[in-house]
Amino acid sequence: MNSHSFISVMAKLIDESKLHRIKEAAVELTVHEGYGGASIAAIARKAKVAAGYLYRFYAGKYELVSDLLDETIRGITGQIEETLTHCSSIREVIEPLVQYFFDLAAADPHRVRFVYSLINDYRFSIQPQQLQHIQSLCSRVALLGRVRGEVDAGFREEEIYLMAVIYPIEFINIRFKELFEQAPLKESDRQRVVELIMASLRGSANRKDSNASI
Amino acid sequence: MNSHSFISVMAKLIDESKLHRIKEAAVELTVHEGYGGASIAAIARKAKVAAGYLYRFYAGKYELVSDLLDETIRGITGQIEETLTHCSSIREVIEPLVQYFFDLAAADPHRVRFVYSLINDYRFSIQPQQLQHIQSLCSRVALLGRVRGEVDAGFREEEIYLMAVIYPIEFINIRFKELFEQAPLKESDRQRVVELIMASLRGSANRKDSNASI
Amino acid sequence: MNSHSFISVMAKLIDESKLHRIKEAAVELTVHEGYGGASIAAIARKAKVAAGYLYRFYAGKYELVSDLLDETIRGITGQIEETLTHCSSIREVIEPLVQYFFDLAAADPHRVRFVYSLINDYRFSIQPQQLQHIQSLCSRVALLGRVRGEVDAGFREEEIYLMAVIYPIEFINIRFKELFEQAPLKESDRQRVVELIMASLRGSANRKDSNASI
Amino acid sequence: MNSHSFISVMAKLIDESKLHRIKEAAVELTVHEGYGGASIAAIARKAKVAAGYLYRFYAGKYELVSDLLDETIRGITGQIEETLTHCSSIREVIEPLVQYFFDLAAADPHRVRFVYSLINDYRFSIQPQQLQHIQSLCSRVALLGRVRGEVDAGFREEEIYLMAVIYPIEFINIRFKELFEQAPLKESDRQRVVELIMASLRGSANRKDSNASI
DNA sequence: TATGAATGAGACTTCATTCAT
DNA sequence: CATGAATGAAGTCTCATTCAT
Repeated sequence: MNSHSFISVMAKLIDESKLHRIKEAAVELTVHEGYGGASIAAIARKAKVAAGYLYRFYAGKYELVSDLLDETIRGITGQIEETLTHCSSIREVIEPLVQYFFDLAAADPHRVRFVYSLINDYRFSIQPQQLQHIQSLCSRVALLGRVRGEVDAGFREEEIYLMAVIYPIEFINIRFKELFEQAPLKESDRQRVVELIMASLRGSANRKDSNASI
Repeated sequence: MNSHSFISVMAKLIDESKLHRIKEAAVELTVHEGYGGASIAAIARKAKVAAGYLYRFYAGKYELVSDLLDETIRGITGQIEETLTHCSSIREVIEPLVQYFFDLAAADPHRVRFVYSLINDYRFSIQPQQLQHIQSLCSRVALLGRVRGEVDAGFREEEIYLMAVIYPIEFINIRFKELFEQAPLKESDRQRVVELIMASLRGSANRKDSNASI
Repeated sequence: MNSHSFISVMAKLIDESKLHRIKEAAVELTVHEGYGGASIAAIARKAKVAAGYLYRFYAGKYELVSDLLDETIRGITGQIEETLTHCSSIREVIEPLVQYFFDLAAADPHRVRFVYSLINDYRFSIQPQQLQHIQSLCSRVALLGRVRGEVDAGFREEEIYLMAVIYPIEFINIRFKELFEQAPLKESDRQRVVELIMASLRGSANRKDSNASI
Repeated sequence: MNSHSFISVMAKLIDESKLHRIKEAAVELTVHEGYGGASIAAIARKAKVAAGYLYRFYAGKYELVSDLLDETIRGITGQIEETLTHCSSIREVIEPLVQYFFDLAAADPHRVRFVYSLINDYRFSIQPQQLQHIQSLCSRVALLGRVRGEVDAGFREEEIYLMAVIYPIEFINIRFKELFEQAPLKESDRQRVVELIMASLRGSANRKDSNASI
């Protein structure tokens, strides 16, 4: 390998590192300042690129943030998709999914904050394609639960979505915010999250009995 | 009562009606356009007041929105507070609280959307005083649960918060977004929400058994 | 009249004077810097108003300039329209029209420069409504000429337009540019312009003879 | 001829073909988007060269466009120059000049549009040297006319310029714009243009008589 | 030589806020 | 008290130009 191709490779690496820095900066600033508050100038400054440079990759600020949200959601759905191919109970889906969120929180805490802060924003609706994917995944999980008797017949996909996807994200962020506890995320927290999710779904299945018992 | 005070009273009524319109407009526009997208001009136009008038009540846009969020949260905590004074089980707290959210969703859907869209925003943190109140309420609910055996010893306040407060808000808004179902909120939905919350808390208490059963 | 209404009137006057200043500045800068070169900031600075202020009157820069061009063209067509109602020969139309251009050149030279510099711009096409008006006016002038034998049957409206409207504008601007003469516009220039226009139209009518004679 | 000079020649040919494409693209885009709207990036893209390559030939965008305008005007003056060397009447100058414009309109319509759209722009003044040339040419044409009695003593060079140069350009572009007629340029149009120009100049000479006749 | 990634000045535009009326 | 005209800072985005490759 001569110096020319070495430098070429370096140039490519530098270039990709710029895009990566832009994404990181956008994620971080969106979390702290909100979508409106995270200015292109500030993002570029933090990413150490020229302000106009990010328009090479994105048509505008909305597309940038939207794409990052999409990317993050694709990561989540991808994880579920993968798990679903070789598991035979809801727990086998929930367990690695929660693990995934906790791993992400450890490796890239800003990402978890990012998805948390935008997932409720009426301006950033999930892409139709992504949404369909999520719906289908939730259906498959629900089906799994019904077959195994983990959830009852009246069970709804939206409950899977809220408990399996939204709950872990909310839990992690409440911790980040230190609203109730200042402790960092621990293995025992992960277990608790899994159990609470499982209980919410299981309990639903045994509703009548549980009503009686309480 | 002289004419002067009569005029004063009338003026106050007019003021309050205007203030009410400002709040309504701010809530609605913040939901649809986001905090940054909801301009003072648009809010004032919708409220049929002059843009400058708004500054008689609020120091700025942030204070306006912040105050509205606070007001909404105060409504929720107030409801819990009130309920807690005369109840002896978690279910007796959860049931009216969920009822409260469903009633609010019917009477003032924009409010539920509003709190939903800002509660995850890192810029609008709950006021320290409010936070303390929420923490103390959650503690009291948790205590109630522990005494009654509805929740186990390892139970945490943040779980109460997430399930009793966040979950209903999320559920209602997922419905508003029609992500999974297009059906309007019904009584049966309310019951399901209550049961799921109860199950999540109860199940947690019976964790070991449940593990065995699944 | 009390001081309040006096001040109100003054306020209105000031306001209109601002719009007037914006227009003047836009006209002047567009002439000197071109459409692209005349920045909103520069226009506002020259007009002594805030940069954002002109968006109260115009949706954007294009609309501002477009509107000014329209306004100017409307002035010209209005003049022709008015004249046409009470005249019985082409000369009776041309004479006051050229007078109009010379008067405008004296009173508001920038306007004549402005229309000159934009009338050839493919981005600023004459409004359909205006165009139709011009076409109909040219038709009426042509008809007048045919009836009086001032122009022959093969005569075209575009020739009227080019000679009666474009030629005076071009003439005046060539003088402004001092391409050939440094002298200011004089009465004799006006007469020459009228005669040249008349000759071009008349000659056209006598084409066959003229060919022979030259 | 050694291989080195062969390569040099080839390189030069490639260069010139690229330069030609750059010019064509610049002309075309300037017409459609205006000077400000025609971006270097767009010009380079259309010419299939890199944006930076263009700077090998021109110091900047202004110089590029300015040079193209100059080149076009040089073409016109060159034509007049050439004709003037062997002709003895104004008509003998006008006829081939108009032919030249019509030929150009057929062969390279964008060029005619280009010169039309920039010739009135106060930012692109004709180069002093070019201007002097035009003035001298107009003088010679005027002299020719006076000698032959085609124009009267009061005749001015600016009138030659306006009628012989500007009028044909305006006529052709009005047709391109389809302001009055949708028909393509025909031989009969060329003849009409010649006659109208001749009439305008001749008529001027016979002014007093014409006044009488109308 | 030719490229096009990268820059950054500057364009247009919006909008929270002020204040004279 | 209530208005809304006016401000101007700050935002998004474009694009001429440079320069390492």
